[in-house]
Amino acid sequence: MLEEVRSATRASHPRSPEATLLGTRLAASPFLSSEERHALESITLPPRSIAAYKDLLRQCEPAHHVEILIEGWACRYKTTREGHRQIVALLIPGDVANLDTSLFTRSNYSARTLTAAKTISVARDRISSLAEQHIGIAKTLAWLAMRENAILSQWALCLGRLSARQRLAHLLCELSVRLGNAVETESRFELPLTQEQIADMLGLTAVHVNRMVQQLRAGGLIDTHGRAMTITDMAALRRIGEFDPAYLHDQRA
Amino acid sequence: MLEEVRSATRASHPRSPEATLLGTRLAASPFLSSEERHALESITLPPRSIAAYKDLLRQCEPAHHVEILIEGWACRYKTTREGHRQIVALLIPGDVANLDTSLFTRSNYSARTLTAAKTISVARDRISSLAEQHIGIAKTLAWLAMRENAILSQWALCLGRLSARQRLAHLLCELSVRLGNAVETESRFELPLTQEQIADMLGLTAVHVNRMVQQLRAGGLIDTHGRAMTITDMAALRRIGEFDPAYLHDQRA
DNA sequence: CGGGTCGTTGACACATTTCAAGTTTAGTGG
DNA sequence: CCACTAAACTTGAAATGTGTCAACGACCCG
Repeated sequence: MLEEVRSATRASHPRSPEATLLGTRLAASPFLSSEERHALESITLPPRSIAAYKDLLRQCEPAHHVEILIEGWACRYKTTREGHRQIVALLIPGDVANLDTSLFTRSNYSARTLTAAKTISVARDRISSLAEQHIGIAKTLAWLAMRENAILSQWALCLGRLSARQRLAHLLCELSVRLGNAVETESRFELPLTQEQIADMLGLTAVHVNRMVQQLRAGGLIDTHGRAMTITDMAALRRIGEFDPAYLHDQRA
Repeated sequence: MLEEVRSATRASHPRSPEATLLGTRLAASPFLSSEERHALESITLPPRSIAAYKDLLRQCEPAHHVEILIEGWACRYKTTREGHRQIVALLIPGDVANLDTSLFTRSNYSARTLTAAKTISVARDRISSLAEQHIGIAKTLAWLAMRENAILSQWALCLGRLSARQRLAHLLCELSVRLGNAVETESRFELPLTQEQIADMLGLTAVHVNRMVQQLRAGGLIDTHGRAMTITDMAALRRIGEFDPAYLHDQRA
């Protein structure tokens, strides 16, 4: 597969290590000195390509590495005994898949790719001991965890108190911002998710997500062609989803 | 009111500062040296009594203090435009109310007491600069945030994929563990929450919570007399709520 | 060309909400 | 200690949002 070949090439000819973490949430930390940035780069392992629908991490299995997504999409999820899945975090390029395993030995969620993806990783022991020596790194871990907290709190509000239509609108708005789209009346991006995966984020059924997508489409709010998602009336979609980007702590929005 | 008097006394005759943070989640951190513990104690402000249903923190207003609950119950919550409330965290004695404002300037939730309560607090600037000097404190912030994350992820699973009955069972099990009750077949604790507040945690209606409480009662799983909650069949309640205490990272459970 | 995944549609079931009483409980003042 | 009030809990009937089941169509990839 093409992905495999490309990563093999990169592994044998590693780029300047400075570039590896670039564009990553870790690197976006306001708390890192350049020395600390270098320390982090130095313990980062080379990129690894992973096919779609592969587990990065399984609930309750000890995790020895912290994985950072640099290409493709992934998610954290949990399942009920009857096999229903709830996605508890959507991971896009730059996101850290299993931040908490830097301090805890085992996670209480699984993580898997949703598309073909590429990750870099850091050994658990090494980031943990690095956080022991560098204040900025420890503070960065706290900062990342608190942002995830803010997103999870917002999801709780959506899951508990918004209608299916509102939840979908909210998710699309969140994605638009997180993918770095400007806050215009129109926004276009690739949405490589099946309606079933969207359902697993919103706590709904694939069938019902389908109906809601059609409803938004019929209302002239969004437009879809294959994986291409266009938000044609951002203001209205935000109003419906009660979306306020403040919780993302993103300057752009 | 009795509470007021007691706190005034304590404020004018401060106890040994070592005792203030005792029993608090902050103090439970495995990352604090005794020096760091003292540093934290030294910046802790004296206890303050607060009546029930008072806001500790309002969404989007800048927070200058990190508040730690030492008596009574409180919650973090968010509301929709139509006024529906979702509680995103239940705070019991020892919990930190607004951890994230130690690094972010404003929170994206409100916090309020659910009963008469007592808090101690730490100035935002002081804990932030303390985290600048002491690795253990920075690491503790990360550790606390990650535990909150684990709880929120679990709540997302409950809100998205469990039935009303399951969610209630799960909440009662979580409370039993968090309140430090042993894991026996029977557990008894004070539950100073109205059914409406429970509904706001579970993303349900007070009326429906009432029906589910009755259902659990009729099934011989729980027993309530006023504020006294008794779980009479813990094993069965755990099975129903699909409760596994691992996500609480609590040694007792 | 064929097979499987994903999207779409319709009819129906059901969990939960809504609305609108009633009853109990707890708190307060006389 | 009782009377009064408001808040909390309880109950029932009807409305509704979302789930379930089952089928069909479109598209992609080998």
